[in-house]
Amino acid sequence: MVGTMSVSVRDVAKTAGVSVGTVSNVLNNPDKVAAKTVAKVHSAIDELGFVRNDAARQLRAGKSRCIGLVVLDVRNPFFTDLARGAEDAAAEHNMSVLLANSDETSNRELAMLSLFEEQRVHGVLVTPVSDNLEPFIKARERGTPIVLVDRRSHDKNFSSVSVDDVAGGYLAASHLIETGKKKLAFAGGPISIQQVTDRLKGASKCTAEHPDVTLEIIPCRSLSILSGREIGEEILRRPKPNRPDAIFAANDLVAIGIMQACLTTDEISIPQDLGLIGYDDIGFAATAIVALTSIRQPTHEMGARAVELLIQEAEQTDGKRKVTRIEFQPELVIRDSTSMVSQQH
Amino acid sequence: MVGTMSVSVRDVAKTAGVSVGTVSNVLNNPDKVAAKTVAKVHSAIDELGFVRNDAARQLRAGKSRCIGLVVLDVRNPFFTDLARGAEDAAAEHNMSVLLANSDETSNRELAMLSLFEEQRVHGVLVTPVSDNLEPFIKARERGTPIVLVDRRSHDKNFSSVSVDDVAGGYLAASHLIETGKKKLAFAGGPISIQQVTDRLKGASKCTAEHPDVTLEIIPCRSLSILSGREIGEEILRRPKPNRPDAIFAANDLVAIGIMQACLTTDEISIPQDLGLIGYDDIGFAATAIVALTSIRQPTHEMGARAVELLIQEAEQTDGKRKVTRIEFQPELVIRDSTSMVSQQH
DNA sequence: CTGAATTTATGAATCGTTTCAATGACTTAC
DNA sequence: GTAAGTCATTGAAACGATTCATAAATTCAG
Repeated sequence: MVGTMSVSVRDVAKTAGVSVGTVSNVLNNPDKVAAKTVAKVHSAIDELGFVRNDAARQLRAGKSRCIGLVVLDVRNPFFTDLARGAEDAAAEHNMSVLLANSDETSNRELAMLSLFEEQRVHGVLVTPVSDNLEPFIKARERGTPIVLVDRRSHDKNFSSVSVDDVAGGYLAASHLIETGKKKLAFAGGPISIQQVTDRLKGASKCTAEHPDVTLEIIPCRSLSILSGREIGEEILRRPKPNRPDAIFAANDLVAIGIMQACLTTDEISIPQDLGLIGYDDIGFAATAIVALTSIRQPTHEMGARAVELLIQEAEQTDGKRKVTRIEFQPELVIRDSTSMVSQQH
Repeated sequence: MVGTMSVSVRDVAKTAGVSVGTVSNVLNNPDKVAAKTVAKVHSAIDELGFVRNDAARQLRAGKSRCIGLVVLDVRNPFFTDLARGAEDAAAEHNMSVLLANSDETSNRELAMLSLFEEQRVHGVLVTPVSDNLEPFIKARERGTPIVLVDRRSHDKNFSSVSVDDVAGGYLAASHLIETGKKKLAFAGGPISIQQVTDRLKGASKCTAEHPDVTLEIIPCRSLSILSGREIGEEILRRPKPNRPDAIFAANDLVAIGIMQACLTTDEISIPQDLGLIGYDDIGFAATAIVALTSIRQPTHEMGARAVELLIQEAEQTDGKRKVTRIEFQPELVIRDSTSMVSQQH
């Protein structure tokens, strides 16, 4: 019997000739119910087309089995990979991930946070737009666990999962120097983003150790392909002696933009005239026109670990809050955009 | 007073010295409450850090204010744009969109559908993985409105929002022919995807009208950049006379892959030796190495209209189901990859 | 000043699930 | 044959917001 009216456990119980408690047990603790009864209940469920009402379940449970994830930009493969890691880890705990997109604006970020709070999600993972963590502190005080992803907490107040971006910057610059480059440039911005600053810091540290190497800083409006193209075009306008011989871009999108600009002319070839290295190792890096050398972050694992931290934090019923800050080490992935040897096209 | 224990309307009522009904009215019908009382209640809410429990609210309401959206691939900009259109339209009705990702597998699709049903979402928008719509028919019979997006329903059973892909295919082929190309090729697959078949159908129809023009079909594993590259490499391996002089790719990702393969050599230049046109006009098309001509779909509006249809369908309380099928017309966007004139690099 | 009309406020009932103390049925041990 | 256990099932209470019939307070007309 199928219909548009709502079917409840009570209806199932009546049809199966058992009590509501038994139906609930069939759904949640099947081993506590006699096999014969389980069968009866299941057939009633099928017959009536019963679908468990999650709102009622949550109401009783006090918390939902969903985890909120607020990222800066769903279009950036880095974040969708991270989301996938979170989903996989959540699935192991029988939970789901709700993906939300702050679009780098505080307003949207706050709206999503409120939505998640009202939903009584198990917790919220967030890459905050700004340094002002006040709303998250408030939310946590109200009982919603919060974990920062891809971002260390300044105030050591939040658990977080991040990557050592200073080390990543060092790695990138050091690799460029090893390939014989001397006039390095760092392309990235806005500097309000912590990741950008850290990557630059690491690169500076490395170049400081090499007296014969210089590091120019080329600011950029946003971490997008378009910004990268603008930078590339600017470099093409320069007289040759003023051009860097290698660029470390703050992320892969910027690097790809620079690459596109350079390859529209014959003036600059990669990597001979210009070594190029990106950051994040998004899937697109390997398939770029000239396969892009990049700094890989354990994206999937970051998402997964963040979920673990969140669940752990949610279990801390006592007043004490244990703050755990996980920091991964980045990894250099060498491809054609810096390596003369493996040029195979 | 801030704490980790849950604050309910009852607590707010006690603190404000009013009844629970009044608190509820302040939240939902502020005009029915005296201004002074509203103020009292609001200050109690702030003092206690009250956050409305959405589960309880939904339980009473019977339905949530969320719309589920299941797409094939969140990484494809086409779908994130569509999602954005849906979000905007939903926001106007004071609703939210939950974005889920079927990854083109039926299993995940079904899991997400169940999740949404249990959540008693207002309705579900879906681009189905396969032709088997049985689970969706069942879900709708149980009371969850369903609208198909980017997909016409075969059985005329579902409301849907789609684009006339046959017309789009015709448009693409016709443009290539106008630029003087004679040996066309269509690159796309798998053919189980309705969009692919329709686009090819439109292109065939057009070439059939031109006796001096041929159309080759180059199948492809998936609609990804990687598949496109493989096709490009295959073409490069052919002796020149066997190469097409223009390719219509089933989507932009494939077109970009082909472009990448061609630009690693000097053998083929775009558009002189090979005209190239994609489909979807994703943001990346305009910023590709050679700006890509494409067929634009009103992505944002499709998402928005789908939400409107869904809400309309949800309001149909009577038994009659009105099926509305909206079909948009695609639009040609000419860029450098087919146009000799505007080559400006 | 009274009765009617209008504006505000009340609080018990409700939504559907889960929980848990209590009951019943049925073994097993002595 | 009885006491002590198991094992399976029961059903009322609880979760927290909303609704709505009702009551109270206020305004207004005459």
